[in-house]
Amino acid sequence: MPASPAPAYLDPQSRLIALLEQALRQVAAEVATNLPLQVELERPKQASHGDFACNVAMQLGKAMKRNPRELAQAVIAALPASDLLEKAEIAGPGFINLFLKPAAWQGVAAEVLAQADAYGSGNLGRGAKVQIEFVSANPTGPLHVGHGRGAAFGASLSNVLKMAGYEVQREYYVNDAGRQMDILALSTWLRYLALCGEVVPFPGNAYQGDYVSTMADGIYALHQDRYQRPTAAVMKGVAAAEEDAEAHLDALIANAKSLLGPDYAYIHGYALEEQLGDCRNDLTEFGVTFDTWFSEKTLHESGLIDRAVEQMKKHGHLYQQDGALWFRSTAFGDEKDRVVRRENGSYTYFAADIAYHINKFERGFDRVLDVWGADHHGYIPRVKGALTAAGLDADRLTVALVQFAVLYRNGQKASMSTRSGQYVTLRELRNEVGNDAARFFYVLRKSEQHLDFDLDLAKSQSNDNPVYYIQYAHARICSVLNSWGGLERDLLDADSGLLQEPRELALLKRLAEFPETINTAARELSPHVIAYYLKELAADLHGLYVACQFLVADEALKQARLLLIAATRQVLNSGLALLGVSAPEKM
RNA sequence: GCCCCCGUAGCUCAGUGGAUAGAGCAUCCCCCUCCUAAGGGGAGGGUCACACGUUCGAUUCGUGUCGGGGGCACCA
Repeated sequence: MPASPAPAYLDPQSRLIALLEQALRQVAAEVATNLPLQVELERPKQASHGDFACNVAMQLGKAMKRNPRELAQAVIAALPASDLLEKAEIAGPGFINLFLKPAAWQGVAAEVLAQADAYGSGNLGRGAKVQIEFVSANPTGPLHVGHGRGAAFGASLSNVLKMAGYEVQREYYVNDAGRQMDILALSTWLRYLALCGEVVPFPGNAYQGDYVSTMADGIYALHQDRYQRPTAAVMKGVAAAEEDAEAHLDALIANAKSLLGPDYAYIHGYALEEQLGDCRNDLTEFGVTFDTWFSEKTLHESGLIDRAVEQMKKHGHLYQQDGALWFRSTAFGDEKDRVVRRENGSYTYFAADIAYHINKFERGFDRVLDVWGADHHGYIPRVKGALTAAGLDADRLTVALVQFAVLYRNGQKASMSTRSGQYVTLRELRNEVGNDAARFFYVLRKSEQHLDFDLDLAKSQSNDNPVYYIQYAHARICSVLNSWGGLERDLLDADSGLLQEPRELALLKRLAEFPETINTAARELSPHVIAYYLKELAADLHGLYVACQFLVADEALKQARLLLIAATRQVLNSGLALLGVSAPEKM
């Protein structure tokens, strides 16, 4: 059957803007001006200033050299009749304060239920394809709590962008080709050799974590001493670690490669698979998933790096010096030039990253978003410079920086020493505070703000804990709806005109704010906006809960109130889902 | 030295070119005969680090100073 076209629902704010623009055109015609007539509304902090305030008269007053209050009066006089508006008044230096009739808000509850999960979706993105790359930790060991913040931020932001009308692709860049991976392979092999009975010293700057020994155990169990080589050969020509620890490590890696031959790839691959698999499981348990895992190795193997370098060379931005190939990044605002190909002929990480970003652009994304730890901020000018040097529009790349998270326990900073592998892992954090609290606390702060992560608070099952506060609101609604026992869809016909109490109206207004909240979060790349919105929504619900009974004898009023809280449950559910936090029905 | 982030209530943090700057915690007072008190109501608490500038209007923008954190590799 043909779907009858639903009456186009327009939120009160959009309708109001249309009214004001209409009035403004009329006023502008009277004074023969062609000033830009964009109307923006703000929500006043004070209820006595109305539901919305408009400062257009003050802006125009300045440009037209007319008294803002007079202009405001003219705009108000020109406002078309509407069932929306209770009154409009001039205030202060020329604000137009707008007071809406309850009817303007009452419709929102049914709208929420009708749209269900789609409520809040917007068209800010206009279907633009955006790629978001995040986490991208080296697969050389377990993820730590710093990665966790990037993971929670990136995942929540992806959800927000999708809801705001972007086509989102999530990607993890796997650094499977660099020296760090060689060090991991070497570390694993050395532990393995010990299992084979070789007495070989384990360098202090190799990977110390227990997981390395675990991998060695695994390889030994599968292949016994197949990869054993004599200690003397392993140590042959290797200078003492005391002289140059890094050179010591590199010499060991070189020996491992030559002694193992094709078997080196097996050790390397085993370690990579184990660590990447562990990382993937960890993230999946955390509710963080990716569409693509992009291998750095493939950049080398497919010749993409050679091509990228050629591309930059063609544009004349590379030069040879001291046996290395340099990118003149200072021409693009970087503080010094950067090496692209080392004296020994190998490419730097930077070269791979240039190729990677060129590749991202060539894959047809309208916008490319990188989520990096704040310690990488100095890296931005050179990557953008490289893209420009390759003839691409670097403005399509946005880098979102995420600051560090510091754990606190009993009011004390929890130790997070990176040395000797003693850092707190994401998995430990999740086990301690739970996924919900971890996801929520990670995005509770602006990403560019340092995060003090209070473990005791995150764990506490009390009203101090914002996660429980919000989830409790959801559970309370579920409890009421269960007691009622009816079907939610029957509430769509409820008479929302009966919702007149101040707290009911406050909640309705809050529900109406959800779409613009999503827009703001998407525009500002700030999922924390969602977290704050949910706290306020939950507060409105709790306030109403204490103030009035839902399951009242008056059937019509009961239906109306149940409609309101059912809509609230929907928005709580949608909002929590954006943040990757569960919405329990019972607590 | 140069660059980036931050400085808002006792604490942790939101916020904004506008009208009396907010929330939670902590402190004090109050509210369950009732759908979950993991809740609600109220009180106190501020030179929005400081100075100067732009503006009709600055906590917000700009410059400088002072504090806190981070980054400045032929590492990734």
